[in-house]
Amino acid sequence: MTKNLTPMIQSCVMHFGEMGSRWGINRTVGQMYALIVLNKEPLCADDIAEALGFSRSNVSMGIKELLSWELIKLQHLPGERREFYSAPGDVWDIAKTLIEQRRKREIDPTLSTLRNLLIEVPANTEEEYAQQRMREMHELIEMLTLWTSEIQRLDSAKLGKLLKLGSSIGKVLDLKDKLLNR
Amino acid sequence: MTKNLTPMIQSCVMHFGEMGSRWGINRTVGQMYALIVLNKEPLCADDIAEALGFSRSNVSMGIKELLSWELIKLQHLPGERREFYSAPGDVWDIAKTLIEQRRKREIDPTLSTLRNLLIEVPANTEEEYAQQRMREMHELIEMLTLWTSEIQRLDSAKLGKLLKLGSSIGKVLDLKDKLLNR
DNA sequence: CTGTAATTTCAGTAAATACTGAAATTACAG
DNA sequence: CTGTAATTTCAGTATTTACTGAAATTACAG
Repeated sequence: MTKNLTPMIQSCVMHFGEMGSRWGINRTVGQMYALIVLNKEPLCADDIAEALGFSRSNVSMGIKELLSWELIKLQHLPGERREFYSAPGDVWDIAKTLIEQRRKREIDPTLSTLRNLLIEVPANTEEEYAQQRMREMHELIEMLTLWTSEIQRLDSAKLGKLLKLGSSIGKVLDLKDKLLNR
Repeated sequence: MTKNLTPMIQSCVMHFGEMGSRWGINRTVGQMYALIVLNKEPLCADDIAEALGFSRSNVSMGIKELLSWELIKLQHLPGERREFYSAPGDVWDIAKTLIEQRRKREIDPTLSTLRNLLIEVPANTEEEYAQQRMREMHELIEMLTLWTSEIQRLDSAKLGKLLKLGSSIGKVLDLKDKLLNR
């Protein structure tokens, strides 16, 4: 059973579990991650199992998944035999990892599938039309990916400045528009 | 569409079904949408059921979902009693709708949850730390949303120009950097 | 090595989600 | 209206996905 979680942290953990499950991430893994992120000190598997009331083996599988996404890192605490896990201290690093992993797992295979279908010779008018849409999709995804990768290059400090820009952020893009309209 | 799917279209439909299911969208709904997008002419429910081998009722539910996401629109064809459905002709319109709907369904509730937790008074050091992370998350999400909404304002034509910019797209952001470093 | 604590694996089960067919409802031509 | 085609609903079932406990494996202190 859940032990030791304050209502505040509980709420946040539950919310991210819920959101995770809408994004193809197992609810319990989402909860585990929120817990780790919200905790200053690294947690061990038993801490997580106890705090969330999951079986030890479920936690083990969740950790394995989070490690495979590179969202947490393993560390050993002095004088502790057990393994501890923690999330990056900077939320922007977390977001960048998420974006990067999603790209590798979903975007790249999609682009590859589309490319393979685009080199085929259309057999009829319908395939010609379908290919045209695929071409547009491919271009769009490629472009959005390019943009995203540029933004990912920003470090937290730069991002902080951007943040301060606030609602005037549109100006950056207006500027770009001017660039485009030359 | 009373005939079978060509391998090309079949592959694309299957791929997007697969991808959809990774993004919290039911596989069959993903397939249905790919089919509609790739087809020049609007399709009726029976077309879809036949092309994909789903039950008529499953198609009905899928259509309901796609309509609720505003990803397809209903239309009547002259001399046809049945209802037909089609996707926007412009893939960027589709992407914008997806982004917008995701924002409404997931981002906004998340921001709201975070805000509610942030106005609470932290009960101890741990909650203080947790709130700090929540604050950072809130700021980051808000900023990314702002950026996204600016980009969403672009129409297809502008996007086309951006596309032509290709890999030199980084320059737009370099420019922004200069702006920030003043 | 040996013994024990920590972790992982995995077969079985529980839970959630998706899908179907039959029945109900709605839409509309005559 | 009436009859029929089209669509939706929904209870039941199938499928997929998640979770657990027991057993196996690994890690390491002594």
